[in-house]
Amino acid sequence: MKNFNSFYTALKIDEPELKKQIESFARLEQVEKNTCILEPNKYIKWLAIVLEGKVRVWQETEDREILLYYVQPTQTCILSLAATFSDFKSSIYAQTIEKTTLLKIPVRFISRWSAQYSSWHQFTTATFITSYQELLSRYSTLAFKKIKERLMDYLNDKSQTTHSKTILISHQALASEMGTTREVVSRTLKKLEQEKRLQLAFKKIELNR
Amino acid sequence: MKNFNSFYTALKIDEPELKKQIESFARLEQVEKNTCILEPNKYIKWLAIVLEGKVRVWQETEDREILLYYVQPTQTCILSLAATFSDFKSSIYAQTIEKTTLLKIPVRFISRWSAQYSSWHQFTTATFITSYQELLSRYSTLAFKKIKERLMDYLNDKSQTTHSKTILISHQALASEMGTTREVVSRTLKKLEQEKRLQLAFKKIELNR
DNA sequence: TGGTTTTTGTATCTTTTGTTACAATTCAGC
DNA sequence: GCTGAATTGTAACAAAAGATACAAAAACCA
Repeated sequence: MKNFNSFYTALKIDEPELKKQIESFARLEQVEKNTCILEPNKYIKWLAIVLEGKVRVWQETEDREILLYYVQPTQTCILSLAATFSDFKSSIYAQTIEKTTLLKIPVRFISRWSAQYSSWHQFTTATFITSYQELLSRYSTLAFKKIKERLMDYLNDKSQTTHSKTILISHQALASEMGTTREVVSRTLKKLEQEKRLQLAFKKIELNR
Repeated sequence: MKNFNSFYTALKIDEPELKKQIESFARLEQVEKNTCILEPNKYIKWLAIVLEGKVRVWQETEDREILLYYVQPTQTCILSLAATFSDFKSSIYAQTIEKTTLLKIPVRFISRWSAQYSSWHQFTTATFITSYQELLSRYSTLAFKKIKERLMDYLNDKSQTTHSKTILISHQALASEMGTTREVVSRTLKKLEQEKRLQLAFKKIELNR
């Protein structure tokens, strides 16, 4: 299967035995855009690996939310992964933000394969490491930087990953990424526009330079 | 050796071969209080596991610092661990805050053992998971709570782990844990005292209730 | 095209946090 | 006990972020 092979390549999975295991126990699933795939206190039965599409993972309180990370193709959700090793409940939300293809693996295999197949072990280890580093980076930013700088960082990041100076997003959505309110984002963006660092349009931000 | 056995027990290391490896390649080291053991851009040659004592790990900018975590007996520094799998430089500081006994293992063994010995694999995996969860918890707190609540959380935590309602710490040190300034801490503590939630004394905070 | 919904703009006010600047207190060592 | 260093207290002001309350603009769609 074409999907599987590119997945194997990306994850450097070369053990035939592991491939066989994956193909007999994992399940492919198409998920529509904006489908909730993880909620607080929901019991985790599968580890989902994103093959196509994108999943947004965040935390929220009554009146705020903040981005934790996006799960991109060939990646998996670190918190689901952690849950397969030691069961704990984390109060996070995950939702597809595009039409997404998931490879779902029953949790009972995850730690077993990790002990058995070196490429799987490397996949889980790499997931832990990069996820930790990403979260640490967010933590520092939150601790040390003001909202204006955090916004610019976010926008520059998006611009980099999408190879485009145009970012299509509403102020409310931005606020939910940054852990603040819409009004704060609008005000800050307006200041940045006055400083000629970007141009604002309806649900659209154009970066200068 | 007494130290080693309690360490093996705590980490559930039971493979004789692994014990042999540890005993031939690892090195015990006594480190005095307030010794720097990790600085930004310092090359990591050893993975240090704390057997006795305590290590503080933090991040700093020109004018601020913020706590990342403490490394307690039988634990290791997640960022050193991550560095042994994929070398990257993280800009963190680590320093003993008590006289500390370290078990130092040359980095070349870490991922090897992880693939080879299941108890070692479990140790590294557990380290990744608990470290991630701890950082996530700090991240949420930072994102959603105000300084007053964060301070109380910190003090209650300390009180719990030390089994004492008395916390010996200066306002400046507290500020460095919370990522803010001394004046903010002093003011907030004073408010908490007026609310009868604690009593202040010189380098000492007494929790009520 | 008109009406409805969503999004954005913005003024005003409040709260929180940060900064500056000094004074007062406490302790440690002599 | 005296002295210097470290710690704490605090007032006053500044800046950042949050909250409230509406208005205006743009998009959607019937």
